Amino acid sequence: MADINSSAKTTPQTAGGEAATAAGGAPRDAEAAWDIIELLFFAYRDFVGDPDAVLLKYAFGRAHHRVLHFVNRNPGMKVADLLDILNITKQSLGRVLKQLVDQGFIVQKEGAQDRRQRLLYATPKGEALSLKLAQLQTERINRAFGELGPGAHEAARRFLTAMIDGDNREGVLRQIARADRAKTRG
Amino acid sequence: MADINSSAKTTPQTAGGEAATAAGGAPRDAEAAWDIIELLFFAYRDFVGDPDAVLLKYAFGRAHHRVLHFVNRNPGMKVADLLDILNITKQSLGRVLKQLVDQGFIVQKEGAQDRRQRLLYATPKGEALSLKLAQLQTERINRAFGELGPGAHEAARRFLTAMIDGDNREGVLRQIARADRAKTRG
DNA sequence: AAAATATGTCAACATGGCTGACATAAATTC
DNA sequence: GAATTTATGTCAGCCATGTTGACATATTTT
Repeated sequence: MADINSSAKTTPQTAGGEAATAAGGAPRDAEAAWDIIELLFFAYRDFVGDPDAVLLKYAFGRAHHRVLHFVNRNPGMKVADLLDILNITKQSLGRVLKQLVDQGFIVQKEGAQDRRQRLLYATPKGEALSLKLAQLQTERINRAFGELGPGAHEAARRFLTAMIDGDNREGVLRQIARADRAKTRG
Repeated sequence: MADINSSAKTTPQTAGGEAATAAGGAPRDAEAAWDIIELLFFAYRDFVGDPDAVLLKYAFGRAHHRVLHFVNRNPGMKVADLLDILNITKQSLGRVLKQLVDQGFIVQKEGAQDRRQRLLYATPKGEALSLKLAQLQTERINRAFGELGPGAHEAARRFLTAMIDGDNREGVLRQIARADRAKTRG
């Protein structure tokens, strides 16, 4: 962002500071939380931008990244579960998934109990790429937590969790916890 | 997300788990910050999903939302500034901007000093829509801050700020502060 | 045997990114 | 004052990734 301030000279009138959140607590209800809305926009923009350069070398996009990420984190997950997480149609998923399979980043295995299922697994190659991308993003996260004090990780986790749809939240947390176990051990 | 747990064989325990961040500080460097990466994904997905239903009624998409949002927040901003914020090309911007102008949500006025500029302003109609969308998102944000204790707003602001590219951060903060002044009075 | 489920596929279309080339008017520079 | 640079717009086409709808196949469930 070169310079969003170049037009700054004329516009502002009186100084005003501390408009929305006066002292300690929540903003006045009528007042929109502009700061968080915009910070979230910029933070997320930079956050998802990190892996782009790497993905470019593989001729992959963000769609591939998302698929690879969740498959790697949830070895043996069903296609339907992935669709639910990504909130896209099977046709959209099909395209990128096919490329990831064709190029050896993901394999599909027939389900043991239910042989209709095509369970998804990252190959070593896929796991390596997924990890590489995650660590790029982790660098940014750790840099942030390093700038902030201790407790920042927990605070961020609580904030982000509270931002998730209530009816999703438990499922998401379970999914994260489960994936942690799956990947931490082996 | 219907059910990402259908394939969850065992019972989950507590979320979060001490896996990555032992005690006070930053995670072990080798460990990717999976939890934050995924929470950010889900939180942002739900966050930007809120306005979609409203936008549908106007036959607008997220691109329109972003443009309208920043124009409303920065009355009189230059086209070039908007391009910098959105990180897109003028051709991409042109398409959605034209629709917003044609349908009376944004007006362009010739710059006073520099008559090449087409300064952007939200019309009352545009301001109303922008506010409506922002308040949808604000509901989610305030609900989150309500669930968390006091200080959550400040903690979130600090976390999100720290997640922004270092060379962007000051500009972003200035932009937010300036917009607050411009819109609070106005 | 019939119905439901998990997955895949074909075809068409929409949105919103992109590049490249070029046009216009106004400001700036020589 | 002519030449150049800047701010913006526009045409044309391409690409990635989302959508809907219809249909196919194998397998499980009823």
